[in-house]
Amino acid sequence: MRLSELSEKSGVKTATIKYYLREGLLRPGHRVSATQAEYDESHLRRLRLVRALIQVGRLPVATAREVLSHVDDESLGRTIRLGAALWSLPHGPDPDEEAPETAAAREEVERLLDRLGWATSQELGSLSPAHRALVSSVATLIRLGYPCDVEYLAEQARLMHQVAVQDLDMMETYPTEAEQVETAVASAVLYEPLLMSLRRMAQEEESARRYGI
Amino acid sequence: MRLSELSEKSGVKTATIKYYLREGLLRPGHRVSATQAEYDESHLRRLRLVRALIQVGRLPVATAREVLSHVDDESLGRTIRLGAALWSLPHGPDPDEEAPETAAAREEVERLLDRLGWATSQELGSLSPAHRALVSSVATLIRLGYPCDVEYLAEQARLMHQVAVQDLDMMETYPTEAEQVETAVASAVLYEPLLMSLRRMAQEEESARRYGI
DNA sequence: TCCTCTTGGAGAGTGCCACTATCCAATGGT
DNA sequence: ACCATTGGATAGTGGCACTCTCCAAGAGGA
Repeated sequence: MRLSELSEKSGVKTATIKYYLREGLLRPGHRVSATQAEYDESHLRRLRLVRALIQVGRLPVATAREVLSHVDDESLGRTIRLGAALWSLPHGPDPDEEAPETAAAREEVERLLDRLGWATSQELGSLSPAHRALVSSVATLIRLGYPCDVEYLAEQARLMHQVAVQDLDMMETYPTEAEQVETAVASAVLYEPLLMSLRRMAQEEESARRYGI
Repeated sequence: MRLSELSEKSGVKTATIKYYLREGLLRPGHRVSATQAEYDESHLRRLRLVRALIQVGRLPVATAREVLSHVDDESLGRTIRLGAALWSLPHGPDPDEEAPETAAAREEVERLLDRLGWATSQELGSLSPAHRALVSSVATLIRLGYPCDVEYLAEQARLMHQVAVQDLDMMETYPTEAEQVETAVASAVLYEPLLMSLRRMAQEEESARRYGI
């Protein structure tokens, strides 16, 4: 199909598709002549993924490019490929090492992982962006004076672990490695807002049960 | 304290504080003379909350102002005040009514709520921003061809309900209504990245258990 | 008192970033 | 032959969160 057709099917303006091509988020179509190129279903699928990453996941274009490059990198083993893709996703700001709360937060996270028995996370420590993001979040909460004691966090973490188990189960239903990696990325980016919507609806539901409408 | 002192204690530049004052995110200080104003702890606390909303929660300034106005509105009852504050938080894009997937998504969500027995959410229907955001998320997943069958969603929703129960329990530990509302907002905005960090760490942990490092 | 420094306030400017409008030469369809 | 369309390159746009610059009115030290 032509660029304009790709545009129609995806609902993305041709100018924007050209921009994505320029930015390397989309592979160039197969050049048929000097003035025309042919695009196929894989381009359409990738374009939709790009839109999802950028619009739903709010990824900056440069970050989306990096994530996609890992998704595409067939030379890596699955674990590395998965890790590379997920670790290049945005995770919020890094902890501010200047702030005194950061040290306290780090200790708190340490205690949390200890209690949970998450040995891997402890070993990876601050290598993992998720770990750093967690420290940063906890530091912010401490700074603002909101409680986040280990007991509470541990309970939430156990629930998140159950979520993660389901995520991985779902990922495993895909046969090929490429699809699994893509699913993992989609899961990280697209299911996040979905889960948060569910959380807020659950809050509304529970609030109505407790206090009435 | 003076504006410059407020700036030092909060780590926010004076120019930025002035900007927040202009935008109505921060109440003006108590004018001591024509050229000086006095700020107190409440300003510092509010400033930190503003920074958290904008930097951690990525709220646009205009949205932050709206949220804060509800937090401050003493004339509302708790339930309404809470609802107003939470409903003005960002929830992702509204569903695209043009797209055919949206109708399917709406049905899917309907079935989900039915299975969960969340009567309130069903009644509120598309009034609730969280509900609309969920439809939008599900529509995106359908469009991209990712699975999100009711069974899977229901399981995740039940987990999120457990999260919500803890959220509300924690909110109830605060004595005053103002604090409860502020905590609810903070919970919605600040605990989201925290929970998502926990989810990704749990994914790493579970992934390591299944496939090794 | 006088001189300098700082303050709060207001408007214009900056930098970033995701697009988007404009051109252009080379087709392709009729 | 003729003209709309295509892919490609370049420059421009709009939104937004700051940030710079200026100004008049005190504050503060010698």
